Amino acid sequence: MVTRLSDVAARAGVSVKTVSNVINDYPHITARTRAKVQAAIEALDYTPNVSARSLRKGRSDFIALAIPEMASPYFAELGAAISRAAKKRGITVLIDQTEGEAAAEKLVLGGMRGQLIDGIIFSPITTAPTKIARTDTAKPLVLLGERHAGGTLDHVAVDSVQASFDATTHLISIGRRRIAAIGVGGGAGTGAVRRKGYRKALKAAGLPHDPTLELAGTGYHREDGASSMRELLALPEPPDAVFCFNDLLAIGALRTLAEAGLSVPRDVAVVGFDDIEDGRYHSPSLTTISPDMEWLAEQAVGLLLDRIAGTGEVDRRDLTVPYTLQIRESSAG
Amino acid sequence: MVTRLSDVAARAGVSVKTVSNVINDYPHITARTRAKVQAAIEALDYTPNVSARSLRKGRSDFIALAIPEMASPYFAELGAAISRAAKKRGITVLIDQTEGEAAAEKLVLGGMRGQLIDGIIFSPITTAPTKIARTDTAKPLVLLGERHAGGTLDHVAVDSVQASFDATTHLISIGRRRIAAIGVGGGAGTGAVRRKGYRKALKAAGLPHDPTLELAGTGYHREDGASSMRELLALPEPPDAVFCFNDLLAIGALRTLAEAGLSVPRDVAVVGFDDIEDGRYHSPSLTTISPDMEWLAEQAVGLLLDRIAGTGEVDRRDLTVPYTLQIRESSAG
DNA sequence: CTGAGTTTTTACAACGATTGACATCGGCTG
DNA sequence: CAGCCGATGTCAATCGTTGTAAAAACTCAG
Repeated sequence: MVTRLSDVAARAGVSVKTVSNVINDYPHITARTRAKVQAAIEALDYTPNVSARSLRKGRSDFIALAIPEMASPYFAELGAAISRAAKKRGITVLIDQTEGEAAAEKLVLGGMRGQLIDGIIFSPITTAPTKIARTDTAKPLVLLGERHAGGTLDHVAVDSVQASFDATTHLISIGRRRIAAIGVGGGAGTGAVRRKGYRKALKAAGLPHDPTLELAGTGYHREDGASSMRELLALPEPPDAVFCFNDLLAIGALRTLAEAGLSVPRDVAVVGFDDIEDGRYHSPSLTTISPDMEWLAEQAVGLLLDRIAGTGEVDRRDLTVPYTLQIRESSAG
Repeated sequence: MVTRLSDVAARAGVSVKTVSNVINDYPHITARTRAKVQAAIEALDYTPNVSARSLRKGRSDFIALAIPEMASPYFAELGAAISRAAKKRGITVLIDQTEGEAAAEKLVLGGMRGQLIDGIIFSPITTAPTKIARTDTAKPLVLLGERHAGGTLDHVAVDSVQASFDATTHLISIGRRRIAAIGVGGGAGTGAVRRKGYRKALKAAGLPHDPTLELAGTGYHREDGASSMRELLALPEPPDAVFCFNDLLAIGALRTLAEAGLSVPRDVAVVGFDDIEDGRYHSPSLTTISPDMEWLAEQAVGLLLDRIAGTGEVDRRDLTVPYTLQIRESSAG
């Protein structure tokens, strides 16, 4: 059942070279020959041996997507979108769960999967992969999400500051005055950038900034949102709204609020970030920042492929993903 | 920055083959030589070229996981678990979204990704991939989920009939009498097998079987659950409980119930299947069948690797995944 | 110190696809 | 009919790694 190029050639009655030419779209080929070859390929169900091709060409048409964890809905959706976008272009995506930056760095900076991969799309969530920015990674790399210190890499992300500003402003516009933030972080990561937009909105509205309403938590999962919300409820003066830096946190917060017997949005309004599908099905459904994921995926893949194909001297590009604020029940009037 | 075996050899002052021997744990190597080589590898940060190795050995240490869609939480969690299990054994997983069986069959039966892959773990959800069962796929294949007609393949799955029986029986035990089922299907797929357990439980309890309470729907997503639930509520005599054949359907059903202003579980109790993480955070939290996903992943990978390594004459194996019924708020007394 | 036996290391040829330099072979142009 | 051009074929080399088999180096007994 192992079909080789030579088998196809034999069956089509042409030389190996000709078959290879057909496959690689060499211009000067008669329609007749091409048809014969195609037929033989069809009949033998031939697929080129990826290893051999990749060894010879130095290109595999595989790219890697490095994400913290694929079981997280946002990343699962991202993975799906990137895979689709890549498949359209005949590229296969290898998904790598980094589970924390250490392993990721090793992967990215290190052997890069034995040269199999043509390039990498890297989507960190928490800490800043400063060390990535540099080095002779040899392989093209596109960064997703907050851009970190002194990036010299191609980059695709939502304008998190603006989006957070919008989200917070929305809460203000429905009359909330004590607005908490969950998911705050330091450095230049997501948690810091979104906090910036949040604070900016408060300031713009002339609202006081209460540091006890900014919760860092340990991560970006549902349980972190739930426990942060518990902390907020324990305050002498709890908030009347919460802006969670991602939807998972928001879902955790909703859960805590439900357990506490509080009504959302009456007692506390909640806004998230990412627009994962679950959010739409919770009761109340979740108001959230909805980035255009298809656009993101399309651009990220495009950028990477340009870089892979390119002579290398293109300027670094930095794309901003369009988003909308999806107003749902968790903050409805 | 491209480091080859020959570079390492040169630096270590040995032959290329010796370096290869060190890497492949060939037994007869002096400690001194080994150390020299290791040092050179270290110094040059050498990683073997996967393509070349795979071409030569006919093994790539890549396996594929074919799932309908990775954005679906159950499959995302499955993908994560399988990746982890594989990584432990030095294997990389390639995730393939089949999005419907046609493409999947082509992949599985066809070129099998240009011989790059050593084997495949296939997890269909809906229709029966009868055609897969056969042929000269050349590559080992492990099937997850309901076993389909005349399987001759290694297989790992929950005992869906028993689990569905348990789920339904649980609803009966809390006093429900009109129990609906969402996700029913024909053939030998998930929808049919789970219906079997459901009917069996009704029968065992001496409850009448009302066909209007069995809803097929078009898929296994939240929206399907939501619309099916709407249909049920429109019945002259709506159910007092629903067993949904997966958690997404259940979440959709919960949403519809909430929109209808009904209380869960007071008016209608709901049970799901899969135990995806979201279910625990909904209000009410979702009672569900919880398969041991880690076990499943571990076994599936193990089975496949045995098959890949094996001489091929092992008997077909059929493993049953342990599960528990997680009783939560959606069916709490 | 020699020769047998054993260990360690090496040379060489694959694996399958691609590519480049040329050679061929028709058919077409003028 | 010479000369050209387009379409294929031949041949060989290459990508980096590993299996085979044989050479080289070592050990030990006599």
